[in-house]
Amino acid sequence: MFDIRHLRYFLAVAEEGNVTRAAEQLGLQQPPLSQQIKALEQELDVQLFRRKPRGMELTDAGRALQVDAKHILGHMAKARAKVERTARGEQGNVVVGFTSSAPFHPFLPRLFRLFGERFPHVSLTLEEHGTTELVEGLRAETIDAAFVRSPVAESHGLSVHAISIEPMFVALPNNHPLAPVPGVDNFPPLALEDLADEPFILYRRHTGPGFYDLIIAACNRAGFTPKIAQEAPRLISTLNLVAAGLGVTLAPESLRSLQLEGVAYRSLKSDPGLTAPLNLACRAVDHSAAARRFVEMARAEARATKAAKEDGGNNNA
Amino acid sequence: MFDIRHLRYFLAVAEEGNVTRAAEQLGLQQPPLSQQIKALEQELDVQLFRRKPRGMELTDAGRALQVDAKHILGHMAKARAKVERTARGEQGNVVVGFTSSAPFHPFLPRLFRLFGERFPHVSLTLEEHGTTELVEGLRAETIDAAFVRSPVAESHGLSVHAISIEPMFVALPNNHPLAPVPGVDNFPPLALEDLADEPFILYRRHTGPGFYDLIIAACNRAGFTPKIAQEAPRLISTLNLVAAGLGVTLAPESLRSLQLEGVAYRSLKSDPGLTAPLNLACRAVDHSAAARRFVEMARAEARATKAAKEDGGNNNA
DNA sequence: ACATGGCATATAAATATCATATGGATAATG
DNA sequence: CATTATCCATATGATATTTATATGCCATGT
Repeated sequence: MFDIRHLRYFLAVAEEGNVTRAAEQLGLQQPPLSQQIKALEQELDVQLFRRKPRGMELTDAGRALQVDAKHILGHMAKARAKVERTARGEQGNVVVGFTSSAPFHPFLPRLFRLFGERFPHVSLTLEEHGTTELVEGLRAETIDAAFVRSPVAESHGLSVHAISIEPMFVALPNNHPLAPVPGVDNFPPLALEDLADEPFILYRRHTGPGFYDLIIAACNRAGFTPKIAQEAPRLISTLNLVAAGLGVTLAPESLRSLQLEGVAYRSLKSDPGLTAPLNLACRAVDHSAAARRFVEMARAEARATKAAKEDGGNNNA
Repeated sequence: MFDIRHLRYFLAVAEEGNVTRAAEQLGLQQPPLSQQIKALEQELDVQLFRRKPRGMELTDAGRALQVDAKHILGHMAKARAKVERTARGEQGNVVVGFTSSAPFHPFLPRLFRLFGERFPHVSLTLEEHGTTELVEGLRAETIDAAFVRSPVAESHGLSVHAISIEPMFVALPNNHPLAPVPGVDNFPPLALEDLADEPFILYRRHTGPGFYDLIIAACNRAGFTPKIAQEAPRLISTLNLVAAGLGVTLAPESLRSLQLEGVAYRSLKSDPGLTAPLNLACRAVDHSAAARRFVEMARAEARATKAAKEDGGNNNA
C-alpha cells in the first residue's frame, strides 16, 4: 500500500512539473524524491509521469491520481481537525435526558439555546424519561447528562449539580372553595395544613420517587397524612386531573406558566423543606468532552442565574 | 503527518477492541501495534482509546476518526482502481476530431457506439474542424485522433490509418441536362470528361487541400481543367450550392445518403485515382491509453468492415 | 563544442518499523 | 485470598525504509 507521503510528494511534483523544485519545496533533496515517485509508480504499476528533458509531465493516469490525491489529502486534514475538535468538546453529540416536568423550567430552553450558539458543531439529543430510567441511562452511558427533580444519590459514580430550587405552589380545581376568584388579586399564600382534608393527586412514586416523598414528608411535618386520590404518570397529568376536579396537587413554580383550563393556582407559605430542586446529574468520570462542556456550561449558567436573582432581590448588597 | 498504515492499524484495533487480536489480524505482533497506536495518538495529540482491563475502547474522538478513516481508506482504494483503469485505457477521455464530411460516413457513428459499449468509463469529445486545424490539434495534443478525408502526411510524428475508400459520385442540379429523370432507374455512370464544360463547386482548398487537389488532378487526367465556379467552406455547403444551380460537384459515396432538395446524383465511371479516402490520424507516440484503445478499435473495425465487404462482393473466395 | 538544466543511480547514514522478551495491572477462578 | 489468565506497555536489538551526498547521463541551447 502506498501512503500519504507518496501522495504529498506526487502532488508536489505534479504541480511543479519539476522534481528539483518540488524537492526544494518539500524540504528534501532531489534524488530521494525521484526515488519515491518511482516507488509509487511501481507500487501502482502505472506510469504517472512522462520524463521530458525539461521536466516531468503528467500522464493521463497521473492526472487521474492528481484529482484524488488532492481530495484524499484534504479529507485527511479535515479528519484531523474533526478529531481535534471532538477531543476539545467542540464537536460531537450530547444526550440530555430530563423528567417530564423539567422542560417547563425556563433554564432548560435557555441553556439549550446558549449551548447551541457556543458549540455549533455539537448536537444535542433530548430524551424524556422517568428518573429511574434516566439514572439507568447514565450508568449504561446511553445518556450523558440528565435533569432530574429529585436529589439523586451522588454515590455509584454519579455526580449531581444543583441548578435551581423552586418554591412549590398549590393547584386547585377552578370551582374549589380555596381557589382564588378570577379578577381579584392578592390572595394570601395558603398554609399546607389548609389542604389536610383534600384528596391529593401525586406524581407516580415509582416513576420519580423524589417528588412523591417530598410532598408526603412536608404534609407529615404540617401534621397530617395526605389522602392520595390518584397517581399520575407525568407531572403535567396531575394538573390535568386537577382540572377534572379529582383533587389538588403541588407543583414547582415553573409549571405555573402553563395556564390550564379549569385549574387555579395559589402560592404556598414557604416551607424550607418543601421545594422543588432542579438538578443535573452526570457520570462522575467517563464523560465525553462534549458532555463535559455541556455540564460546565449548565453549572456556570446556574451560578449566573442564581447570582442575578440574589442581586435582583437585594440590589444594594 | 500520519499515514495510511496508521489508519489501517487504528481501524483494526477500533473494530476488534483488542490490540492482540487486531495485531494477529494485521499479521504482526502486539507490541509494535501498541506503539503505532500510541504514535498516532501523540501525532494527533488526542486520546483515541480508553485502556480498559478487557481491551481498548474508543473515545468520542476515536469514534470520530473511525468514520473518516474508513472513508479515506475506501477513497484510496478507489483512487488506485481509477488510476489503473486509466492506465489500461478503460477510463478517461478521448478527443476525436473530424472534418465536416466525415460524420456522414456510417463508420463513425458505428464506431462511437461500439466504443461507448466496450469502454463505458471513457468519454468521447467530438470536435469538427478543418483538416489544417485538426493536424494542428493533433500536434498540440488538444486532439487525440482525427478523421480526415485527405492523405495527411505521415511525417512529423503523425501516423495515419486508412479506414475506408469510397468512390465519388456527381451531384448535379435537378434540372441539369445530365441529371437522371426521376422515376427512371439505371442511368449509366457518367464519365468525368462529360463534365468538362460544367462549372465546378469545390470544397475550399485552404480548409482541406486533399479533396480539392484530388479532383483537380482527376480532371487533368481526364483531359480538361475544371472551371471553378465557387468554393464552399464545408463539404455539405457544396451540395447546397449545387441545389441552387450554381454548378456541379463531386462528393464521396457516403454523402449520397442525404437527399437534398434540388440535387440529383449520378455515379461516376470508376477512376482509381478519384476516390475519397477516410483516414484516421493520430500522434505516432505520446497518446493516452484511452486514445490508443480508440485507434485500435477503429483499425480493427475498419479491417472487419473491409473483410465483410470483400466477402460480400466475392462470396466464394 | 560546451555549458546548463534536470532526472537517474549508487552508496552510506539516519530513521522508522518490527519481533522478542518481559513487566505490570486488572479481572476471573479455585 | 491467592492464583491464573488476559491484555496492554516498555525495553532492546534487528530489519527495512527513507534520506543525503556524490556522480553519471541525456537533451537542449548557445
